[in-house]
Amino acid sequence: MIRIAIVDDHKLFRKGMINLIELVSPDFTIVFEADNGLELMRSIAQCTELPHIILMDVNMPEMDGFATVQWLTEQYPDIRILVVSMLQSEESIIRMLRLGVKGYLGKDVEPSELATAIKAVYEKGYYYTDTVTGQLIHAIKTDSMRPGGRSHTLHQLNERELAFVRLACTELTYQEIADKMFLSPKTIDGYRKALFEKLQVKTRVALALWAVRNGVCQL
Amino acid sequence: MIRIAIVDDHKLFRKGMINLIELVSPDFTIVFEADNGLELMRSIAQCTELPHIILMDVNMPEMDGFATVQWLTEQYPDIRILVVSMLQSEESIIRMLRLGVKGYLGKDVEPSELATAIKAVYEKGYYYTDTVTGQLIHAIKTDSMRPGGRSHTLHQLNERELAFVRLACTELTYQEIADKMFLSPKTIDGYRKALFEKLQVKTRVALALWAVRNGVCQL
DNA sequence: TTCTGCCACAGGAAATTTCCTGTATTTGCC
DNA sequence: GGCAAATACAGGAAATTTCCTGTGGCAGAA
Repeated sequence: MIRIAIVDDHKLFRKGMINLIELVSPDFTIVFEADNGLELMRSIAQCTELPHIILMDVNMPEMDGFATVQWLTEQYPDIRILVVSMLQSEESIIRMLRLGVKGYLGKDVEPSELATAIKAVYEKGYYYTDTVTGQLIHAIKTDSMRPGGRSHTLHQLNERELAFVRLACTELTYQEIADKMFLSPKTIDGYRKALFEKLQVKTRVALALWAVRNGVCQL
Repeated sequence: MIRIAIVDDHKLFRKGMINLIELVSPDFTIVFEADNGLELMRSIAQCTELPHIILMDVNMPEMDGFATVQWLTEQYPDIRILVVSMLQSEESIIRMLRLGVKGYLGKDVEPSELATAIKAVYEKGYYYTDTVTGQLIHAIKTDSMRPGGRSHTLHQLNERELAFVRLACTELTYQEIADKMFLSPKTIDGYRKALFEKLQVKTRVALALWAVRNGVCQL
């Protein structure tokens, strides 16, 4: 019996998944469901039988997929996480893989593939689709192709940079962002420059759209 | 027997909905499903028994919910449309209501509410949640409060404006956008100014984020 | 210790965005 | 015909963004 938990903020999707999963195979059982990371923390604490696998969304209010996965891998390293998200950007795939998830599926896959993935993660410990593998290869390729060593696609932003990006997705001017972050406008300009280069964008608009696409700032 | 069709680009969600719906009541039957508007057009053409109700997503590739609803209300005015979307912005709700949909639900509702909504749309012809009604009231209020007559929240953008917004969500400069649209940069500046005022934004970044939130440009 | 990378910061300047006011044309309408 | 509304366009200017090069501190590695 494979015990499964689901974390997704769309109740309709969650309920649909639950009976899809229990229908597709009698080996699967849902032990709990959660609206977001915070609720997962509560549910898992009072859970007598821990799930083997957690199906995890990325975009969620309160506590998103990235933060939740990070917390889970620290607190419950034995639970295997399979991401099921509509975000299909290389960025978030790579970021999740770095955090140690065992698979990454789009919400547009066949139910049968979901079942295959769950079984594979349970038995082999991982399940990577061609898309994920492809993105990974591509990321590594583009990376190794620039001998400068500076990572091109596998960038992880630090806390300051994330804070800056989130503020850049507002109507604030750089001057105002500087005030909010207690930094000089010139330092902010440095962050901007560094991020433009990392993410290969040329304007603040493109930076903001990147942030949305990659779940860095909420919808 | 209430015949239902589902249009949503996330297969997992769709399949989940299908058995959720058939499970929740024996009166419901799914006549077909589609990935997006284009596929709906094909499916509905070769459909012997038209659906009474179509469950419609907003964000979709190829042909989105707005375009699809518009086409449907022209070609099949008798089919009632119930939007089921994760986009909860006042903007898209109002836009859909204007196009004549019979209800607007979030993807975070209870399955039982979905059933209630379907029944209500079939029997009464509509189903509006408190959220929708609330947004509507708010929209009308803010609207009537500005005697200038210029609509504040119930704005509908015309084709040119939509084209401009979509181009504004790129790295192109206004000069380049002007070239693409075969207009003077000064005219483009006029569109910009008009939209900033309509949408109550002060920067291009905010305009771009509005476009994303309201399904005007694809993720 | 010296080197290297990273962070905070500056001066200066070009490019772009944003804002203001104002004109000519067309279109539909009473 | 006159009038309002929508559209395309201009000059001019201030504010912001973007890009360049360069400095100094500081922490960790060789």
